[in-house]
Amino acid sequence: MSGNLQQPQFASPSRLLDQNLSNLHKCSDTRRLLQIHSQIFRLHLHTNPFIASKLIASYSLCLLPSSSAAVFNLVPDPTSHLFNTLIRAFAQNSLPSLSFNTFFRMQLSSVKADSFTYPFLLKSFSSSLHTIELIHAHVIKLGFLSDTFVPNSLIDSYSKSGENDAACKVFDEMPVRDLVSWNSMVAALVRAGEVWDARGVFDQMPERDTVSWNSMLDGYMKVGEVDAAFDLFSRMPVRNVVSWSTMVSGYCNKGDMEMARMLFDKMPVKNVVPWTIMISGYAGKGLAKEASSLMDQMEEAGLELDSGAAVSILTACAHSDLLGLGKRIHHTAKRRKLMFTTQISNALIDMYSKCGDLDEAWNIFERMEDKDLVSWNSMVHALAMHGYGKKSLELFARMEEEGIIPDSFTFVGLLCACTQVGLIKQARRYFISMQKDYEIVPRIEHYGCLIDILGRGGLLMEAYNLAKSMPLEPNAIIWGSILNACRFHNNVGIAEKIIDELVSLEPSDAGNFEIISKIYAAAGKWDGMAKARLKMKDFGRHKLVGSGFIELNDNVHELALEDRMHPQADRILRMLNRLGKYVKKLGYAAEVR
DNA sequence: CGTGATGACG
Repeated sequence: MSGNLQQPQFASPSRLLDQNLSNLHKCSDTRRLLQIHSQIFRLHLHTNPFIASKLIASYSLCLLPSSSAAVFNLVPDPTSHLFNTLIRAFAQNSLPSLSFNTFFRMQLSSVKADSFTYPFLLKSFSSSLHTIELIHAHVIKLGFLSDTFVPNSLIDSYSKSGENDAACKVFDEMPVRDLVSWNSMVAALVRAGEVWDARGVFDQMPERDTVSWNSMLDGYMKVGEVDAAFDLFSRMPVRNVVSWSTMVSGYCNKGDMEMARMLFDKMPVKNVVPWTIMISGYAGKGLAKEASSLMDQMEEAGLELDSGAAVSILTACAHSDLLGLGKRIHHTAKRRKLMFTTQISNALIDMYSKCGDLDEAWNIFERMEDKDLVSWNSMVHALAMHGYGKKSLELFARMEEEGIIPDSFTFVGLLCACTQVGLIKQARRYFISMQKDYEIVPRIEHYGCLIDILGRGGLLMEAYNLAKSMPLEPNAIIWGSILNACRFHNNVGIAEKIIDELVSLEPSDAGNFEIISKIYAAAGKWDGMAKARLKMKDFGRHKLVGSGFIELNDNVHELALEDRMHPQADRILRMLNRLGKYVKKLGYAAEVR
């Protein structure tokens, strides 16, 4: 009590505000931040560089970088620390040009850049190799390479833009290295898939911390060396949440859900990340019941969905047609008042589209304020895949009007749209235009689309020749689409040319043999058909029936051709018959088998 | 420096 009386009275609100601001560093509570800011303003504390820098960082965390800039502009003589904070704020919100602007302002006001400035700049330009090299040259001149702080960031930046040689060079030329330098190098090699080189560096390290071990775990998991990862995991001295999560993730990716779940259950501490990994793992395998039951348990454990979890689980739902779980994530995100970032909205568009609800995908797309290229591409593709080829092309026209530059993904969507409407000429035009007007080198997906369109249009020879002459090695999808076209157009000659290629790529795919045998049958070549049938028996007996999955109330039902195993088979077949009559009335001609 | 993270050919 007596101590408090000694304190001048005006000091206490300042300290209180400072403390409140520090508490905001961990979470992004925008309302609270605005309250604190207005108090600071009333007390004229906003020119205090320490308070201003905390405000800038907090606004950045709330995804309000323009407010960060506003705070900065009210400080009369910004320190280098304040400049750095603003540069980092722009970097965090992916505004590289503003980061660089701030850097220039810093130089104009003759405030010296320090070893914190360049790492933030590098983070901002992690995708622009040219700028990284520019910054590199700049820091060499200023002598920032004698310390570890800047070169460590350089290693990371180079590695993340795929330039591991440059990263290695920086590492080799460092006069002193700290633990982070070594860890960055191991992480760089792991990122490039060079696990054995990474292991070499790991073994040479003078000391290792949990991060070093975790990088190696991830490396072994990424190249499928699950046992080596497990061996390392069991031998490492200290395991943290990340170590356990890396293992769970590795087993999920490998498809070993039992092992993943066992480790998950054994984890001493869990945050939202391992829950996300496990839920997405189940969802990605179509295990809707397990996934949503884990969602329940996560909520019971008091952990809440964050944006990373939403994006990750939605993506898994899109992959496995889990509309129910996808909707649940959507509603939970709404209830939690999560920021609907562009990335989350995009994941929602894709999930709704892939799960069949085109209307909802369109609603989200139209309501988005800041659509990016991914949003447009997803919607162009969604319309095409749902049969609205013309609408898809119209959307592309709107995209061009708004000045969005299309990329490689856009043209895959457009070519799919052409397939839906049968626009062979238009597809050829797009294929040429993407190379000439946008300097996009066609990928296997583009060739796949074009070859598919040609084949469906009956131009089998052209499709075959394109597959043979294209600069990329044709894959099973390409040969399969030509084979399918051969079936529709009863062309045995070309089918025979590609059978061996296809079988060598997908030797156990019974679907291929089925198509082949149908082609022979249609042409009356019974010996060829017999041979194909024989191969079918040898290989994929289990895949012989075409089956489909459907998710209803968290249960996944499997239905197969001529299959009456389902408990409600009779009701389902009655409904199918009614639907069949209904679509015929609407003018749909079923494919004749 | 290490774990989950939006869009592509049948």
